[in-house]
Amino acid sequence: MKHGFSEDEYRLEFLKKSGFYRKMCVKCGRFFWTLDPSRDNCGESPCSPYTFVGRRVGRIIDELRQVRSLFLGFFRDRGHEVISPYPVVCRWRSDLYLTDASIVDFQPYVTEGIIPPPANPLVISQPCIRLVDVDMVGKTIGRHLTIFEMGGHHAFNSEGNEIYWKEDTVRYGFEFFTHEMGLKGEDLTFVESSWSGGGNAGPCFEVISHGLEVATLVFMRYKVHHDGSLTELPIRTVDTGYGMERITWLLTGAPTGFHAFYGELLQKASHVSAIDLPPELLKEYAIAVSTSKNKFLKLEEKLMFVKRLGFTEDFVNRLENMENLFKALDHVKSLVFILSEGVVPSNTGVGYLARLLLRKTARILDRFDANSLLLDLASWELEYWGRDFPSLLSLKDSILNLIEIELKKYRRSVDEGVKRVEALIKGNRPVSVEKLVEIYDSHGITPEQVADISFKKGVEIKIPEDFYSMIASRHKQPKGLEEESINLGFDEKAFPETVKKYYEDPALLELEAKVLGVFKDKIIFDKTIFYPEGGGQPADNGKIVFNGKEAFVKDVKTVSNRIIHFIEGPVPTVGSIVKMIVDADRRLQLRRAHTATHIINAAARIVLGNHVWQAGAQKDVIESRLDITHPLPLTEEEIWKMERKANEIVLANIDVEIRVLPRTVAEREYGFRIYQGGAVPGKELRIVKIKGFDAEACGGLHVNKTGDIGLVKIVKVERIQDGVERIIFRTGLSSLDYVRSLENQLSRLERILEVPSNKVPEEVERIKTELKNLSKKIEKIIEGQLDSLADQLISKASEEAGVKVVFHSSDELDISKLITLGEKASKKEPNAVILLATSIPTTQFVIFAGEAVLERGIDCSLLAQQIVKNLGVGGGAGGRRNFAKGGLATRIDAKVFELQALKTIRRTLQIY
RNA sequence: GGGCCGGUAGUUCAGUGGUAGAAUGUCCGGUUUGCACCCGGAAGGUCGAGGGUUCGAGUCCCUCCCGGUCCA
Repeated sequence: MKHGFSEDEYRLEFLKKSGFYRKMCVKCGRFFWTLDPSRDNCGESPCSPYTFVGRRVGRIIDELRQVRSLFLGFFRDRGHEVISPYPVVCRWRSDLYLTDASIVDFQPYVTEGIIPPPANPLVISQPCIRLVDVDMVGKTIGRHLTIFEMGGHHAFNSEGNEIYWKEDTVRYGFEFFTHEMGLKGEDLTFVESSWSGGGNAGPCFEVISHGLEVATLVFMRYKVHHDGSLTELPIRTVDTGYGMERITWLLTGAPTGFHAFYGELLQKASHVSAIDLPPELLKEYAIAVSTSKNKFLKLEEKLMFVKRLGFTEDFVNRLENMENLFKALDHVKSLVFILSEGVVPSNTGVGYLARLLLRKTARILDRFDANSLLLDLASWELEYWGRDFPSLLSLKDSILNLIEIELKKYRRSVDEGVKRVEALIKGNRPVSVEKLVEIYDSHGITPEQVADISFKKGVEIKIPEDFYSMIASRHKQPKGLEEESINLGFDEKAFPETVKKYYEDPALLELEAKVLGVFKDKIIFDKTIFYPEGGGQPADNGKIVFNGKEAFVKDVKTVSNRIIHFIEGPVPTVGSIVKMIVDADRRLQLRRAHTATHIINAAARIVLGNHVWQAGAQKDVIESRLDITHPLPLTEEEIWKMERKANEIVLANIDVEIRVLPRTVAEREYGFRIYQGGAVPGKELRIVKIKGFDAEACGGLHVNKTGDIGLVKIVKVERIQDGVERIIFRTGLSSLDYVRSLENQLSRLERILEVPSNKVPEEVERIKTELKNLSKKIEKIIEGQLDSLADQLISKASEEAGVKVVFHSSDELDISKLITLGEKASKKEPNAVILLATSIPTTQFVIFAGEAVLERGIDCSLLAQQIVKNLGVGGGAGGRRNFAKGGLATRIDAKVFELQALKTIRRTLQIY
């Protein structure tokens, strides 16, 4: 959604004083600011071509890391604190899977004023992943990437705490590009624009140089409502994004972005496909791409382009190969970053994004016939980027292992698809568009792959131009409304933040507190020992006592650091003192469950490997669960090992240490593993540590020593997604209850089976086999009896018009037995019509006709229908010529049925 | 989280509302002893689960479970 802002928003003192002119682009019509009075366009591609390719503009730079460090240094020198990058998987947000901008690190808690920023102002170089332009990657030779670093300097302004706003932001930007990056002021334009995203909006400037947009300076100051209207935010955020990769490309003057920021990695990867294209071709190509309307050249346009420059058609392929290699490099980089944060490829959620990237790359490499190189590529990228992001290196083996497993799944999926396609094109039939859609949407085989497979079989396939937009339209759906926030019915911020006494001593179960506010059943106190729902730990229950009265505390929630108590019963008056009493058993079980969650997580890491991360957790009094990432279903042995390891940690009776540490200290000491429950923003982190096994940033309540947990019993394991295993467990007395109930069941089995418990499985097996054998035996016997019954029936059959008529009615034989009987009889006596009936549960019958009778033209199906019709009590019948089945709507007397049915048969036989 | 495809013999799959099938593997017998041997026979099924419609459901409808896949 674009909002138009008034031009006053962009009229800055700094721009005017520095001699900038405000002009309108003759090509795109946007307004921009420039120092060059003769400039008539905004300077951005495609209005203006890239003018940096093949020559250096500005400071001598060779690598991405130099740009990053100069950027951070420039803003550190101007009072900004340097913040370490956040994870690329933004688990702290439910509306987003991946960190796609530096500001995402601070939304919503900081930008909405719920917690203070880690520093103000601050600067960060944040790896960001965006999949919206995934199909543009490569074709735009470096302008679009799925993963890039966004340099952001941010300031959070509020009433009485003004840091800086538009003037300083634009000045910083200008000074950074001119002084630090050495660009000429005339080569910079500031284009007026607007930005909106994540429910916020504001005016912005795009900073353009030599055809390339290198930064966006956003002034986030509005909240966007559902109806599209805007209101002012209490916190105005300077949200800037400097494209580290683009700046590197600009300053190196490399022929493509990938030449600039993938450096030696590109050389290595060129083993996959030669990319040694003539420099003059590449330079012209960059200009052609930058001025094309679509931001890239289509196949026909490429052909025209190489012809125009006097190259052979073969160069079109070489350009396409180069672009595909770029794509592979970019996608694998995204993939290893995502996998390094505990994401396991999956069919849903963020895991699917990893699968998507891997499969897109695998398909490219398939076409290069170099699929085995995906692992090499991943390994090289880990080494290359690991120099700047060491956590990649430490997880290298784990990441490669995940990729290997996922490649196998991809292979299997393709093999299945090949079979399906081959079945489809049997007999040289063309494949319909609907089938192409189905085979991609339901089986993951792209139309390109279908075309390749059928080409080998000599069948040509036409792929519609708009294929992928057809897929998109199949998936179009209205977006769900955002999650509702708790509507308290009063302004909680009018009260001071509640003092959290439960952190001081989780064993403190009684406390006196002062009532600050009462709103129907909701109460705010000055301090509390009631733990509010959070971090997968449910709220405490308990009661408050006052004036000889008692009220039940049924729920506790935290809103902007104020803790709201939901009460059932009489309410105290404002200003009075009440006595809080927490339900002790519940509290203790929740503490046990919470610490046990950390322990099982650690045990899983030890047993399964370092790729294991918590994917979710919910504690409860009886049963709790922990979801972990793991690519394959857990085996029984792995479960036993984890359970055993967890209990070893419990029995070691280790102190559970809780310390509040500055974020950077915590991260340095324990790494990003502390964010198991999602990243926690804020300057300081509460670290829960079980020495030697686990340390996590966690706001929950824990036992003092691991031994306090008692038995950790894994009760059930289930796969909730491909790539996520759910471990359901019990602790403390709940474990005992569980074991007790198992024993009860077992002893009941002992009594029923009359064998000792250790013989129960064998006994059950024996009974099952015996039962099966017996059933078979009975079947055999019945079979034999039916055989002789058939003989008997034939021998005493009546005759009508030269055809034997067999009738038998039995309530002992069900309909399927009658069918067997009829089949036997009609084989034994080809010149017979056989009518068999039962009246259980209603009157049902079958008719068979032997070979000889069929020759006369008898149709059992019609005959059966006639019988039903003549009886006139409702029902139906049908079947084939030699066999039919029928039934009546009710049960009628067997004798009546016999008379009526045989009458119909005789009449029919007389006609034929 | 949503859409789509699927779940039938150990395995791979076929199966217009009307008697559950093929291929392969297994077992037995014969034949043969040089590479997917061959011939004959047998065993092997809660048709994912539960409801519903129907005289009758593997098949149609609903709910759920499981797998695959595409998209958020």
